[in-house]
Amino acid sequence: MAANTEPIREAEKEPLNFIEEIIEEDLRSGRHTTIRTRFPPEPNGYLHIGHAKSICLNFGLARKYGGKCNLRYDDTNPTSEEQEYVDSILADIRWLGFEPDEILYASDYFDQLYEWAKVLIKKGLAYVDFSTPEEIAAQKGSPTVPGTPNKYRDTSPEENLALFERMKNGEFPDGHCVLRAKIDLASPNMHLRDPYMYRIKHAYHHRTGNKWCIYPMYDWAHGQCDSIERITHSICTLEFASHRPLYDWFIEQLGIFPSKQYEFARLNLTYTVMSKRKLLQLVQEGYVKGWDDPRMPTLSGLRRRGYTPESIREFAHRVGVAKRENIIDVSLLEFCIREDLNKRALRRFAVLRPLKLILTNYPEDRVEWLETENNPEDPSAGYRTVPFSRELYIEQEDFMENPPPKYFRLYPGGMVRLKSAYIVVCTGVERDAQGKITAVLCRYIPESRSGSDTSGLKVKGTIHWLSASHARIAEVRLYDRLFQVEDPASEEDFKKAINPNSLEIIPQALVEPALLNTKPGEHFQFMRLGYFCTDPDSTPEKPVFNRTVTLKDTWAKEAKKQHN
RNA sequence: UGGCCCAUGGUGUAACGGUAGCACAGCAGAUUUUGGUUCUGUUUGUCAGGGUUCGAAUCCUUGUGGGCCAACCA
Repeated sequence: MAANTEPIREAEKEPLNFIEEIIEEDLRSGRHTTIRTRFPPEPNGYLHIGHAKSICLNFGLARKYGGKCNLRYDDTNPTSEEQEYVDSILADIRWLGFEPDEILYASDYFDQLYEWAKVLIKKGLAYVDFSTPEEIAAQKGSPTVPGTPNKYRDTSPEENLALFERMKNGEFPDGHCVLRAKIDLASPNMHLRDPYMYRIKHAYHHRTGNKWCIYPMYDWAHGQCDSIERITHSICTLEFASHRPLYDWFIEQLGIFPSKQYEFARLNLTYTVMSKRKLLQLVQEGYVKGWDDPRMPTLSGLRRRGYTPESIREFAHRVGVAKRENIIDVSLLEFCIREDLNKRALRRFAVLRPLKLILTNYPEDRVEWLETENNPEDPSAGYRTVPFSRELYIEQEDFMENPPPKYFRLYPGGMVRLKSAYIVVCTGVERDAQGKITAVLCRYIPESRSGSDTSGLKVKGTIHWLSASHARIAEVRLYDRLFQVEDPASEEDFKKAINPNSLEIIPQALVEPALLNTKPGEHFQFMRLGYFCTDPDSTPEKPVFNRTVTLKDTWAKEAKKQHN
């Protein structure tokens, strides 16, 4: 019976976002039998997490509905676009986990666009205007006062055709004239007040070289490019909503495939700037070390920081798609990377700020290799051994001479478990002439060894450690948010909101031997400290690790509460 | 003061005229050889007024608040 074929978990289906609803309706009604989307970056900067939202949306939709998604570089402005960006964009898309069905360029369609411009001219719907930009702006009026036509608006199609050809042939200098669509100078939508179609730029284009000296404007190019590729759902951000009537107008006048534009709200993140202009400023003015600085929200920065493609896709999914302006709490991004790395990252011992710990009752020359799990969340990750000896290093913050309430690490008279090793009791400290503590003295409980503990002792705390003679030096880079305010973009000067302590370099952190020969991009959890990944600067002689994100730290919260 | 878009806990996002749900964040507890993980519980919300309706977050209307639009940028 039909009833038996009903999906059992129908009720648990994920809700659709508004674009998916439109698509499903289009598919249901037969308006489309398959969908096609595109991701259209301008190659004038590096991709950032905001683009990732768009990439995941466009490619994800194609994947979900069995359609196709192209990468189309929007390269209509040769003066701001570069090959470096073209390359990084593709690399980032692939790293994120998507492969374009086709890799295309708006410049692939320059010839077609030129022919179509002539079609509009012949229909009396476009004209060459020799006014200055200032004159044109003035003639456009304002949102409340209609524009006024100038004499060029009445030039005949024949004359316009000839003029336009001369434009194309390079007979005029840059900015001498412009091709405009003839639409409606009184429209309440400013984009319809005879928008520019072509401008003159005697500039070398990264793909077409010196073939053209006229280049199409965004509005004149985008919709037709979509149409040529038979894009069914052209998804863009909110600020383009008022361009949509123009998008539709060009397509209708040309009588070509009716791609439709839909707008969604771009991603904003707390404590982050997302505009390419601002990011470029951070790079050019040296506030960060480059586009891939781990503090940058660029995909290359996040990658170097240790974010995984999976975590970013999950994040893009969780933030949702809607038309409401939003600002997402970075803690959601951090949640996503912790969630991913918790399952996959191998655990390792590292001590960032070492404090010597001496086991006064442990033999001087003895070394034990103790077994410890690589990842308690993943039994298949197996075990490794770590060396244990009389002199160890622990984290400075794991010892306090006068501990506050609820501190259950080490303190004089206190007892703690050394992870995967023994329980130790603190018997005192060693000091230098200035009275500064140089070492913590402990007795270890021989029968408390992990795996064969017969001591019957219970301890509240477990801390990580390193055998002093086996520990190796590594550089560790601790990153913090780049901005001190939630919404730096709304500041008068966003650069004044930069966090002066966004990077702390620890040149001589200590790590266990297993951390010596790792590959750039490998992820680890430094036990009790956070997730780290090997930086490209790393060498076997001097390993370098970036902190991706700390572990959740409820003790830090508690300590802060006590402090206040 | 022209046009367009938007308004649900702290932040996002569902509910398609019929019990306002989920996630993150927060808080409390349990478990834990990572103060991690996991698990449990929990605080907090429909911008305002009017209307339609047996019933409105949802429809209509008027406000209010926010965003976008007058680059030879995209």
